[in-house]
Amino acid sequence: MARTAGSSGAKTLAAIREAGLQLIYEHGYDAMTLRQLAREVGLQPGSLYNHIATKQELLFDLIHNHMILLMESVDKALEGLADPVERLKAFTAFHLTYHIERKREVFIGSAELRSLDPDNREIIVGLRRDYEDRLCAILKAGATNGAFVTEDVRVTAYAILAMLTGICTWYDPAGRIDREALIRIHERLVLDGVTKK
Amino acid sequence: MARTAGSSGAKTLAAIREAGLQLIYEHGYDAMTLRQLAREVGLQPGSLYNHIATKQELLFDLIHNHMILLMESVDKALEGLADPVERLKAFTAFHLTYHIERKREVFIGSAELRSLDPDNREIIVGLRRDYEDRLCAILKAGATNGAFVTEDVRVTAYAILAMLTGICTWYDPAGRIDREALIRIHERLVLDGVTKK
DNA sequence: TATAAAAACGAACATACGTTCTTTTATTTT
DNA sequence: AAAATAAAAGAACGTATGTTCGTTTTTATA
Repeated sequence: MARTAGSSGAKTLAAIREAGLQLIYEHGYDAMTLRQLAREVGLQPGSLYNHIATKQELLFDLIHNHMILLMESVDKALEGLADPVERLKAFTAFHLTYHIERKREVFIGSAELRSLDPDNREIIVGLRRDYEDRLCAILKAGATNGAFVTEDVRVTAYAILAMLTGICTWYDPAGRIDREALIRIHERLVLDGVTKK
Repeated sequence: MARTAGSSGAKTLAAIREAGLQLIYEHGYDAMTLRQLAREVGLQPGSLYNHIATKQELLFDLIHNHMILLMESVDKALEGLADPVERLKAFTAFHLTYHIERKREVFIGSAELRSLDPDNREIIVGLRRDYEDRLCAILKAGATNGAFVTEDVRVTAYAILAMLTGICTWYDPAGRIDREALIRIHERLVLDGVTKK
């Protein structure tokens, strides 16, 4: 056998990306085998190399695509909003929604940072920094504004991001909590904590 | 050569545990090689098996020890406190302190859950559940008490835990923020959010 | 329609892995 | 002091890994 009928480069690459995403999400980059990946896609291991250069490049590709989309999406979500409180609410809702919808990409983007080659890692870390800066800017504007109190903007931003990102490790869309409730709960926590006012 | 002068089982096992902790923290369980580990300890790979049964058992051992210590410590930290607000403050301070001091154990305890064999994983997941329940109980008492407002106790607990645990991925004890400031900032965030009162 | 390129197979490579086993030396027990 | 045990070395085993290469067949180009 050789080239199979109906095979096309674009379709196969998309299938490799999807299967790679799922396998890395489930087992981790190191634990995922190219033979596993090939089997999932319906190829021989060697045939993967008609579409990817190396295993490492596939990982970087997945994470990089995700980061680019994340940045485009957050900017779109904040567009046109001026008030820091409104912007913080919009950021919270966006972040949660994105992290629920792209659970696997988000998880890999954090957990597999250390599996990236130094050069690749640097690029991703830069993009992550850009994203953090969006939240820092909102908090800073709110502090200037008098709406927020933040002893340290960066620490607060990390704390909020950690809280919002945490959900993607356990949230089950088919579970007890619907998305609206989740957003409501987190908006309240970010703005007012647990204390009754 | 064979048995080296001054070698003792207890000391070598401790060295294996410490090196294993560090290597798994740095590279992950799958990426860590027993040859790497042996080199770090100053042994031949095969000699590791005088002290550990398998690589998997070493991982479980590290995580299990950590979880046992965590449970003992949290109960000690909350001992004698009755008021939910006081208990929540104490929990926050304890959790942060522990996660700063045992950064590596904590990280492995979460990140390498999936590297555990099913039986081992079940044991650890049970202990994690016990820990989460401590926070849930505090939130529930505060809700009954009228001190807290929580639409969903479990979701709120997860959100708080995610926030507090997040710091162990970036906190640098030698950095800009000292431990007291960190605790202060997080206590405020948990209780009151970012809004100025 | 002939030719070039793309996409697959199938076999193989060098290397690295977790683990086992035998042997040797040091320590502990009798 | 002799015997038993513990802790190490060193070699090896079977297996799995990422990747390369030559070949074959299908699709796209001229």
